[in-house]
Amino acid sequence: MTDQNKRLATILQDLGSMYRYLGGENLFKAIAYMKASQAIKSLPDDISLYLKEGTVKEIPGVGKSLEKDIREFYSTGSISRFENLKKIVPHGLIELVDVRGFGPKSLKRLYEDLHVESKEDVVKALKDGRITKLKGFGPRKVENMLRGLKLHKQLEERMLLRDALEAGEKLLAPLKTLKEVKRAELAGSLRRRKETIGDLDILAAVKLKDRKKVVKVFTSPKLAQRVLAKGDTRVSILMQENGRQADLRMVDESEWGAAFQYFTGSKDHNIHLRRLARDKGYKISEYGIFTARNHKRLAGKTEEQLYKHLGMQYIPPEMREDKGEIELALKRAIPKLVEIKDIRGDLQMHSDWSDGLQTMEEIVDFVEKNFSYDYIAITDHTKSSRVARGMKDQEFLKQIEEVKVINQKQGRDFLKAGAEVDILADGALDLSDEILSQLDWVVASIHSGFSRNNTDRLIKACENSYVNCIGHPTGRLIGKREAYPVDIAALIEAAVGTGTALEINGQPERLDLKDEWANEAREAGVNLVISTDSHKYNDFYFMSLGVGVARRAWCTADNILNTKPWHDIVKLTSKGNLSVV
DNA sequence: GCCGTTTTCGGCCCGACTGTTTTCAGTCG
Repeated sequence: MTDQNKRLATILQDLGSMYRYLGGENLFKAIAYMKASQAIKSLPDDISLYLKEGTVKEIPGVGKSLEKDIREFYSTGSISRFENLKKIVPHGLIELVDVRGFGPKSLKRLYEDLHVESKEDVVKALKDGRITKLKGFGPRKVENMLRGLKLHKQLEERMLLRDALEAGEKLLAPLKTLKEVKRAELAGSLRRRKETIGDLDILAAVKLKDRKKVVKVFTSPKLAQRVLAKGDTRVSILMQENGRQADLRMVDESEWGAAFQYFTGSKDHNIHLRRLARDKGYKISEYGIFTARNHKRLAGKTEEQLYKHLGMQYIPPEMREDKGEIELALKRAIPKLVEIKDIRGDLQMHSDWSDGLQTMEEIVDFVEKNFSYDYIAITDHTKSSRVARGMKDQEFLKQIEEVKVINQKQGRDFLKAGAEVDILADGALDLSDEILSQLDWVVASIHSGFSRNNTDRLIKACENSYVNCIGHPTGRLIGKREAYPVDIAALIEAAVGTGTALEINGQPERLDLKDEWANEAREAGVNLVISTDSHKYNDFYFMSLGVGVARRAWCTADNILNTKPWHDIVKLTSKGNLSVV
């Protein structure tokens, strides 16, 4: 996403939140602005291009009024509608509209009765008991607000992996253009693909005499909003992009491997390695591997060398958590982890038949242009998911026909007709058997009843003979919603027993199953599917985030269903021999 | 504010759940 698109999308998003705060008739404006914000985020090109070509109104969700807003933003950098609303809406409270436990009405009460104007004010009022005294704010409500704030805070302290990758690339790109920089990479937890990231770590190979110039670029106002520390080996800044801390470490090219290993971590992994090295009479530091006795340097230029000197296989960054990978590497039993190039198709996505932004044909064109997949499955929502414009049964019949037409035009069965079927309260599916039986791919997901224990519902869905896969199995949204209560071990057992696949959902906020559950599922022999759950063009790139989770779960290509040809997938998830429940 | 092969006006985000009430307002998905 370009910087300009990002700024515009943020303003539109804020406008949406402000209209939500105002409520009443404005609610529909709120929806319109949120939708437009999403659409801007998914644009492949900078908004200026659309303005130049006069195609702004072709962006879904952008009409006459939004076109005007966008023009104004382009020429002045802001939108007068936004500036005016700021005068009547407490802008400092807007970020809380989407926090669990709050909502427009509650915020309005807090603003009007307690005159709070910021999140900090709200926290203070919660602590000193002023909120508890308000009519309608009982202990459970207050407890929910506190929990919501806690989740929200988590996200403030840590970035989502996707956001961290984006921010990291923005720092990395200008460094890489410098001829003084021999090599530069993202290290730390980002390289290990953890689901959330605290600080960014960047490693660069630069000669001592050239470092001043590199520091100058890294600390320039374009990249840094504040410089925290500045030396010859380390520079810390708060990023212009998002105010988070980023550390640049500079080493000599000859030290690259040792430093890259050291700054990638994890801490536990490194401690274990150092202990191992000491036992063997070596010493490891960020500068290399040395003999303990006379401090003779043995290696350090590449990571591979370093691991080799310790008598072990190279360990992929995603595995470096000291969870048994070192023992495996010593036995030369590190699995060949799944890679993005192994993926042959995407098995959850939404078109404009439900809550996606693009038509099925547009999706097919986009995917063919940008990915080398063999198949994709359209999985629109069913009728219970009203918010997601879930489709009635009859519409699925029409959609199945259109899928056929598109495939005919293509001359191949690229597009699979599917559904993301709601699992109802009693575990039954929200789509008739008549239609389920005509679909190529059925993902079953829970979209309601998040507070109850959902194990039974999920197991019943696994036992349904039409269900191929359980979508986002725990329902969590990082920093927004905890996973619903579910006995994962029991779900995994049911998945193995019935031949139902479990999904690793690649949406940045979901990454669900998360790494440790995916690992347990893999060990139990579950077939995993990595999906993007795309709702718009750019979402298709979330596949790499899902692959990151799978690699953290030690998955090989063989563990992942969508690395296989379609006929194998059908074979592995068909339940012909299962007694229909 | 957007949208349209049921509509250029009147839909759209409604039903379930939760928490605080004592009949329902607000939130959630």
